[in-house]
Amino acid sequence: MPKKSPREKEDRRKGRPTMVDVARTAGVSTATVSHVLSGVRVVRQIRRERVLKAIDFLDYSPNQVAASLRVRRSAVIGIIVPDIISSFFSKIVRQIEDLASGSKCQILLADTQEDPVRERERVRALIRRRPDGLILVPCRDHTETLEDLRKSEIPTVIIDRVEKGTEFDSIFVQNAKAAAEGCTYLISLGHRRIALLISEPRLRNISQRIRGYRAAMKEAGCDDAGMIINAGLTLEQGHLAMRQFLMTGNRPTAVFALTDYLALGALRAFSEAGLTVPGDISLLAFDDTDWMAATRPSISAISQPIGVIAQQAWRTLQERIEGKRGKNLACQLCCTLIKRESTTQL
Amino acid sequence: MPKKSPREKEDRRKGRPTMVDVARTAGVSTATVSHVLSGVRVVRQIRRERVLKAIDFLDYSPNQVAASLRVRRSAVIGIIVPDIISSFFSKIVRQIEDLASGSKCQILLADTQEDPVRERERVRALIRRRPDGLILVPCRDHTETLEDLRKSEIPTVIIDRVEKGTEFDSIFVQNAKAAAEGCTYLISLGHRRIALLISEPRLRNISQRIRGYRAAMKEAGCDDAGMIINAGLTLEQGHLAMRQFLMTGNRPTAVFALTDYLALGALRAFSEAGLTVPGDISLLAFDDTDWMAATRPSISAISQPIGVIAQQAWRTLQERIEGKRGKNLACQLCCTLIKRESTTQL
DNA sequence: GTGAAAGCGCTAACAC
DNA sequence: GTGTTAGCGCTTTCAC
Repeated sequence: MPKKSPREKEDRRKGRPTMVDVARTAGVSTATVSHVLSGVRVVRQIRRERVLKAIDFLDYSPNQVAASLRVRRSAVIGIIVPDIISSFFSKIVRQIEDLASGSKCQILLADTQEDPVRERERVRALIRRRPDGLILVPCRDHTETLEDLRKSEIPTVIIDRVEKGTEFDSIFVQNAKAAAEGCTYLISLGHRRIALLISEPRLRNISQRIRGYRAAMKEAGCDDAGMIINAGLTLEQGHLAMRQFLMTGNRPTAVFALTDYLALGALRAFSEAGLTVPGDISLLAFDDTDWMAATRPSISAISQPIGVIAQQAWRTLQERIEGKRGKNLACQLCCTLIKRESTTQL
Repeated sequence: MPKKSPREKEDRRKGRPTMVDVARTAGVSTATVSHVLSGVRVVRQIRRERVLKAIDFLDYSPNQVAASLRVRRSAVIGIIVPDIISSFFSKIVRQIEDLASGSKCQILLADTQEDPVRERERVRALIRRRPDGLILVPCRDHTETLEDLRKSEIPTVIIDRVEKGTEFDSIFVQNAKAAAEGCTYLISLGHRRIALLISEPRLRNISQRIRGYRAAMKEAGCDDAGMIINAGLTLEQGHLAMRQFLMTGNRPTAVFALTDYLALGALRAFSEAGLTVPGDISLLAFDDTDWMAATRPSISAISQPIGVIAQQAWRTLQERIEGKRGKNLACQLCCTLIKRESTTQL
């Protein structure tokens, strides 16, 4: 009806209906509409129904951007991971998303692709969105990102890659203990020439795992000299580093790969070299992923308690947001060794 | 300084600095601050520098929530997937996130966990955030979610699971063709008893794959009766269904698993049954994932062009947002068969 | 070139 | 119980 009716304000006909439209349609005030939506104050049945009807009639959907601005809380949590494809991180994200949805919250996702520059840029963009909180898996222990975060005063919890003495709340596993346990297990199977395939020694979680490995090796009187293989973060880097190592003739009887990708890279190198697992060489992985349990041979692994990590992170973040936390938390969780077929008695 | 100085408005001292603070500190108007930030109009060098200095001094970060409300564009894209852990979906998300970051855009992520009820709830929550656009991988071909989306008038592109004749822009692969190609490949290796391990036949992408398989079988004069195994979406369902099928004694010489999870489930069932791949049985998977190339035997797979899917989705969405698209797009892309060790001459 | 000021759509005093 | 209205922090006319 293009007829221009001056009192009907038909000219409002661009864009979605607002709360004012609902109020007008229902013949009530915006306060009433707002309150039937939020339940903050009681609205008489009659008017509540008229409001609901108007909402339905107009297909009204509350604008949460406006609400966020007004109440200065966005009900959004930002989550920043180095690589969403990686099993460990995607599981964390899934858990957090699940927790968030239970709290009427939504998540803004950023993938830094292991790049500190990109990380900083993404985090700054997130901060502009005024999330209520942030969950971060950094790509380095210490970066300028952390400084931005501190200044922003947005509650933040750091997961997995945590710098020593951080002022943020943090959740991570007992890397040294878990790695030592894994190594000791291999030793108990009779292995003494155990290579450690590592990603990025400047990450504290990795250096702790190295420490655990070294301690276990030392305790058993094994020599770890030259047994630590510096690979990198990707499957391909793991593959190349492992291949090169095998070509030195310095063949280990077992390999402990510090990430799932590195385990895949190692497997590829083994098969190229004609080595069978576990016949010729045993393999143990840090991080347990689906394929490890299903392939032949299945791969022994150290499993991080992802569910607990996510829950702890979420709970801590909520407490911090609500201001009911004092000093910062540094929560260390325990890993589990899962013995499968890829590790065998020497 | 708790001294209450009436003209200094010191009482503003809760919360972060706003544009008004910056303007006051720099001795300019908010319009000027806004314009040095956006570059929309030229600001004289002198004042621009003062503004920049004030921003730096105050650690000012523009509030994008307020900006979004004002300009009615959020620079946020929502992305909804059935399972972020699944390799295919997480790769899509990674690509989209990358594209988004290149467009000063951010992504709100929702994981529906393959649950239509949850999907609807999550999508509605997303709509309240007024994203500029939405990318959806539905958990069913047709759900009420789509109706909500239509009403919301938010530009949306559907990926992968697309109902016939949808009114939305959509991107998906030539499922029938790819499946036929895979099946024909197995036939060319001499296989005639080829089982198809399927997830959810009510999904059109799956039914199309079934159709492709059937056509290829028929053309080769192979009987597919009783060779289609209804498993489900998870690894465990694939495992159980495959196990049960093997126990019927009706043993196939090759299995074509329609997802990567099902391939894992099949592998597990094979090893339980003492069958070696490819010696006793060949395996071909739909969806190529990292582990398939690295494990022993490596797994032959049909690879979806994920990069292209994401780019196409992104581009289409942007065009739709900018209003420069007419009729809806139904874009079908081609898959690639990757031959590896798990499929062998009979 | 610059500033004043009117909203964007909502919530929450405050008044009745 | 309900309505009026002043902002939340920003962008963008419009006037100078």
